[in-house]
Amino acid sequence: MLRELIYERLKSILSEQEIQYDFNIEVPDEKFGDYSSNIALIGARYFKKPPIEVARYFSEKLSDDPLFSEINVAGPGFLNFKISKGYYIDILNDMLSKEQNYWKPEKNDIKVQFEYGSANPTGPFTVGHGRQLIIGDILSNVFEFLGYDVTREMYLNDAGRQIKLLARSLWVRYNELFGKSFELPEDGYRGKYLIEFAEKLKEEFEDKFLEKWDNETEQFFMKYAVSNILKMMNSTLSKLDSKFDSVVSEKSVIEKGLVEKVLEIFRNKDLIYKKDGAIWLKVSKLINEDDKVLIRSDGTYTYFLTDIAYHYDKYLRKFDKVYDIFGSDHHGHIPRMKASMKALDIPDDFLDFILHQFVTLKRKGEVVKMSTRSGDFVTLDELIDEVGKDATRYFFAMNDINTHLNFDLELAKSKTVDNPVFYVQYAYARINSVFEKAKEKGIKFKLKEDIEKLEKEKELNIIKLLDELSFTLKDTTEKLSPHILTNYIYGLSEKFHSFYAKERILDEEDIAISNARLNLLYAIKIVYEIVFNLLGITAPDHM
RNA sequence: GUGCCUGUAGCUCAAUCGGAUAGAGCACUGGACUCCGGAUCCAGAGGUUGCGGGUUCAAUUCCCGCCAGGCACACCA
Repeated sequence: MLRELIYERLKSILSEQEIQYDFNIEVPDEKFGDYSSNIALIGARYFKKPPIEVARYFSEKLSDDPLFSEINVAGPGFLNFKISKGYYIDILNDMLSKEQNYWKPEKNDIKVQFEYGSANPTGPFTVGHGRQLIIGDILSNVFEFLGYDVTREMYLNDAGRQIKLLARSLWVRYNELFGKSFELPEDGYRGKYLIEFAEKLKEEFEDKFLEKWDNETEQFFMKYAVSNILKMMNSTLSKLDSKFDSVVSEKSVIEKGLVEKVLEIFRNKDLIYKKDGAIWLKVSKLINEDDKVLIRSDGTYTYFLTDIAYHYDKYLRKFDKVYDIFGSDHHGHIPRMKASMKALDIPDDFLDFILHQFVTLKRKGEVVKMSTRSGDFVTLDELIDEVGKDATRYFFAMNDINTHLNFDLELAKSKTVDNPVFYVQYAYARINSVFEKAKEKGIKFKLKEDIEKLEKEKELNIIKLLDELSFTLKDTTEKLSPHILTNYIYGLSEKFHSFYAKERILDEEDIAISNARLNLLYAIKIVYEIVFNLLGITAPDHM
């Protein structure tokens, strides 16, 4: 990786001087060079000299280094590097030898868990869940690619009062089919899926539960509703090509006795008390927030309590790092969860949260209304059916998670250049078609041969960009946002299309240069396959 | 009222943990195939980075104060 090579060289000059500080290597505007560093700007105060002089010092020190074909000092004291052509050829050769492994570091032992898609199993996934699912899925893929031991996990809140409401709502719908009218609970569920479940129930059990509501019936309806909703959720997940390594239910957390355990720890630390018949956690003793109820006066557990127990379990499962991904509407949950972790003597950096902002669907510039209450909201399933898996995934991934996402349905469906998904997939299809054309023309592709013929600015630039994938992946794991990866692949596509338009790849008059460029295309193809795979979108040979 | 996120070209978005003249796409103007996929490419125009201060060699980025939008402030999850 070129960035590292440059970094190491600069670093060693610093240590010769017994000076230490942090500095950057970055890819600047092309006119400045291939890479640049701010080492002299930062270093001015350590060297006690003006930045330009410091920059000259580095530049002289490195003047004999074969890595660079040119080093110059510019602006207020930037150090700009041009990489020797020979290094680019070596790098390309290395990529062609190792293929995907070129970008894949050694496996490490760090156990990372991503929790996302967690929901009450009370209805189908919404569009909002979609963003979360895609963010979690892609980040998991990237961490895994970089050698982490990753667990993708979903938590199901199948024990709370929401499930009771769901059961009662279903029961009401069921009775309606017999012309018996009961009122839906005030916070009940109004989605049409419950009517469909009710119809199935009627077919299977006829009037067995008609006008009969007791504990046994409630249990049955809870189970029936949840299992059917899980079926719906799973079907959506498989349409999305999104898989979990593990699904943990709230019930199982309670059954494992973790709630008791957590309460015991809190009790021993004098962090709980009883008030108004409920059990409270002294959140105010830990952070600057109000105390919260753990056990309601009717004896049932709050979500807060079981979630603490669940996270305690994560700790016991020995994850090194846990990320919870959810919508920004849950951000209020964060400080008290952090506080609870502290109360359980779990290290501060064990748990982190990845919040994403909301999604708005737009059709022809108009906002598509989504409302959970009325039950006519657009489900994730409907979205996938309308725009396809690839567009769904790419669009959810392509914005910074901190910004509100405008999902343009028309754009997502369009098969034109405006649609970024098509743009990047088209580049891939085009590469394949060049290989096919080469065969037709009788130009034989010889792996790793003739690559020293590559010398054009655009060619070497692409090699650099391919090498940069390593940095992009690392950056994605640090910024915890998948849009860095979509931006990368979009940028590579631009570079490729531009190269394709400028330079003829297949030239029967010059077989060697044709083969050299086919090798370059082959490396590009590998990178597309890595990135498409991480994003979870298809790599089409033809479109 | 308090807390979190956002505000960048007409529109949708970038900007590599503070870097050089703030970049792409769409739309607009003008160009490029007898050809490897024109589903593409090249060029032009378009900006007081919401406003006002501060920090420093350097601020879209960090700090403070306003303004606007979104979200949250339950014995819901």
